[in-house]
Amino acid sequence: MIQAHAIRLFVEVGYDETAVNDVAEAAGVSAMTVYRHFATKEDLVLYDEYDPLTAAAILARPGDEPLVRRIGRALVDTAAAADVSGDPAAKALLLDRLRLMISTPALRARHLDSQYATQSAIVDALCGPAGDPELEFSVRAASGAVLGAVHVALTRWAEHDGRDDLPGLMRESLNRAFGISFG
Amino acid sequence: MIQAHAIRLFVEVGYDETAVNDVAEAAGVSAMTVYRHFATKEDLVLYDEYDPLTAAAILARPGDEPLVRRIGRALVDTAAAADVSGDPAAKALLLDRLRLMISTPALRARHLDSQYATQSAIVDALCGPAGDPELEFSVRAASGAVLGAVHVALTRWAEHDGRDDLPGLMRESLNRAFGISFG
DNA sequence: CTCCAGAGTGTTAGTGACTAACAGGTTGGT
DNA sequence: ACCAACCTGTTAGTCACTAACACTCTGGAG
Repeated sequence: MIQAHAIRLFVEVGYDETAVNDVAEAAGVSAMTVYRHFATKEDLVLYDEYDPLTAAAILARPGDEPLVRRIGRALVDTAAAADVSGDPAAKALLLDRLRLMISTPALRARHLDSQYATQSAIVDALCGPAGDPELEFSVRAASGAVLGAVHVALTRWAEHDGRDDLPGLMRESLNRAFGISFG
Repeated sequence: MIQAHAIRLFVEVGYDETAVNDVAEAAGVSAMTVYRHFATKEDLVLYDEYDPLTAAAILARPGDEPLVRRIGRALVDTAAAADVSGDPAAKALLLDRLRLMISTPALRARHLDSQYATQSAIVDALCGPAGDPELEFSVRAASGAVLGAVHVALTRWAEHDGRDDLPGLMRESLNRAFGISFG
């Protein structure tokens, strides 16, 4: 509820122009309460629930697949499973959040950092806590490249106001980057 | 000179534990003077002079090459041209900065965002201001993936204290991600 | 030599994100 | 009725960053 007020204000007034105090006031609580639920102002926009889902999706795919294909298809699968096209309100919220993450430098930076955390989650899932350094290098390289391409699809999807099919866009972006099919 | 004091303090004391005031005091100037030369505290670590070099290196490569290879090799070439292995002081400074950028969340986020700016610079160089949207999609996808893989090489290089050959690491990372040679 | 313009610097006061420490109220179980 | 855990509000403080104004020092024009 605090979050809903926050994003509404960020969209209407602007992220930098909205103080945490304004959010608190709009939600009818004190500023301290906001900080108890969200460590930083940025976290009012950047909650990311997909990391564990992604890791699980990668492990669910056959292990004999090439790394890039395995990681790429797992990400596409996760996006398809988290489909929001049937829920206009959820979709509008997601689009608002994404547009903020793209246009606001502070949010964009933190969003990219959370993508870096996703990369680490993928490495942990595939290599374990103390795995072979050579394998880890390959997994990091593959997941870094895949996430870089997927991020482009996410950006483009938000710029087109969600009119495209997100998993399809991700497949297309991966296709163009790697020249192989991620169907 | 301000920057040198800043990085020394950040390494010795810690980034979050060092106030801009401390940096100013160490450099013998006022805090205001620091802000006149560096827009933010983060910019004391994150000056990035390589974007225009990268764009130029891409345009210098043959246009009939596949996008991924063209961008990847241009980045490797740029790293090779900006070689610091012959200058121990410059190398140590670069390593200190990189380690800060990796271990400090705020710096890591901003560094990833500057990588995003590099991506935009590549798109501008290859597509112009109002280019074909389809070509732009391909360029963004390719450069996003390539930069994701290259970032892994940079991280690994810093973690190994610069003992490896950076351009070689970048080639290796690109190899593992894309399965083609970037020699 | 004088004067002046401009660049670099310092000071002060202020905003806003965020933290620490303490105090009051609310809920659920005994 | 009581207690403990939890959520919340208040206050005071630190720190990044900005705006506005005054000062100094330099180099060139007269």
